Order: sequence, then structure tokens, then C-alpha cells
Amino acid sequence: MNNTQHKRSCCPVACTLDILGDKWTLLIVRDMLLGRCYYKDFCQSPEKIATNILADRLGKLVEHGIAEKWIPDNVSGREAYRLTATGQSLKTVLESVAQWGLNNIKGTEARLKAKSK
Amino acid sequence: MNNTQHKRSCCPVACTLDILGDKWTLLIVRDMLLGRCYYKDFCQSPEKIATNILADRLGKLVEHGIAEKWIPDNVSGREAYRLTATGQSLKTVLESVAQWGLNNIKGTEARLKAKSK
DNA sequence: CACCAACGCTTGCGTTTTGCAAGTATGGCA
DNA sequence: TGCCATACTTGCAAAACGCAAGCGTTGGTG
Repeated sequence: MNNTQHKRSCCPVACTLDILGDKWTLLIVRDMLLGRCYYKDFCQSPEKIATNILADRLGKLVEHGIAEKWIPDNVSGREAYRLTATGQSLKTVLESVAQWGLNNIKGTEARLKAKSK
Repeated sequence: MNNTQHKRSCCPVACTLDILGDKWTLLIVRDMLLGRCYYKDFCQSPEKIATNILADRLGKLVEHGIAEKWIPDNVSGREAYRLTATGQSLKTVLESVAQWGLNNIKGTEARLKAKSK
């Protein structure tokens, strides 16, 4: 991952938060881990992300090498997004976040399942 | 943890991000895991958090039951902050975030160590 | 006991980001 | 060729952020 932008420190936590530290990015990654890949799919998630935010975050995920555009050739010709190997490796982060939420926030329900391949 | 505020969905990832999803909160938790406890300590971290943001985030961490104020009686009478049990359990999240950063962002260096008790 | 510096915030203000609604361009299908 | 869904972009008001300065309290020193 190339990091041309400002880095607050060399701490891996700080650098990761520079990329993922907001309320929306990890939710898009979550959706991609669940197998969703179309813009429309992300819009339809229960959190109801605004379309300008979604477009911005998708662009940044691609820019950081976490996701990439691709055209699923088996179905319609519409372009879609999917995680790169780097993005896939965020699964452990998502799982620890989800687990913490389940343990410590009442009213949460498990939904995250790895996409079966 | 009581959640009186707006919840975007019942997804544990979304709910966790409602609390921790910004560029600063987890850095404060990181510092507390490293044993830092004074306001001044957090200010002096290399990321240089602004004092108004710090005061706001400390307040929210306390409000959410992740941190608490306490007065270390062995040293000076100045009040300090420390993680609750709920906050301590964020260690696994921090570790996975740090590991992802180390693996995927060049120029990061390991610094997070558990506070030895 | 008075003074003073360090500490722990709060305030003000300009800039950036967010959230919402509306608009636009493109693709696929009838 | 026309229509509708999709995939964005744009505009604008509101909220959050970043920076600098200020302010009350604490703790140590003479």
C-alpha cells in the first residue's frame, strides 16, 4: 500500500485509522466481505449511507488498494467492486470489532458471515 | 453499556463504529492500554490531538463506560483516566488493527505493548 | 503563606466533512 | 428508440474538526 498522504505518526494503529477511521468505511468493507459488490447493494444496507459519502469512500478504498473495480463477466456487464487480498485481510479486524460490539453493546445481533466461496 | 443515542442498525460493527468510529478515540484507548492516564500524557502522544477533541472524546469514553476518572492515590492528587473492564476488552480490537497496519502499511512500527501489571 | 508555573480544560473562529435532496449521465432491456 | 434502474455528481445547510488563545485550579517553591 502506497501512502502518499499525511501520516500522523508511524504507529500502525494511527496509520490504519487514517485510512479506516470513520463511521462508514468499515461498513462498506463488511458488505464486501458479505459478498455485496454493487453500488446499489451498499446503498441498500440498513445504515443508509448517503450516496456522496459512498462514492467518496469507494474511491478511497480503491486508491488505498483495499478494493478494486471489476466487471463480473458471468452476469450483466455492470461494473462492481470487490476486495483485494489486502482488503480481505481486514476480516480479522471486522471480526474483533463485531465481537466487541456483541459482547458490550446491547441490542446488537450477529450478521457478519464470511462469504462462502 | 447503555445506548440511549441513535443507532444506525443492530449490526455490531455499525454500533461499535457509532462509538469508536473516528480518527482519535482508539488512539486514546491505545494510550490507556499503554498505561498513560493523564490528560497531559494524551496531549503528548505523537499524533498531537487538539485539546478540545481530547476533552470531548474522554467525555464520550466515560459516558460509554469504556473509561473512568479516578485519582491515583499513591502519587500526586491529580485526577486521571483509566479503562474499565469494557475498555480493557478493546485490546483485541487494537491488536488486530495494529497487526493489519503493520502488515499492510509501509513505514509503520510496532509500539503497542500491554501494560504490565 | 504568597507566588508561579504546570495542568486540565473551555472558548472562538475559520475550514473541512457530513447529511440530505435533487439532478445528470450511462447501461441494459423491450 | 424509449424507458427505467443504476451509478454517480452537485449544491447547500449543519455539524465536526483544527488551531490558538484564554482561564480556573493544583501543586510545588521560596
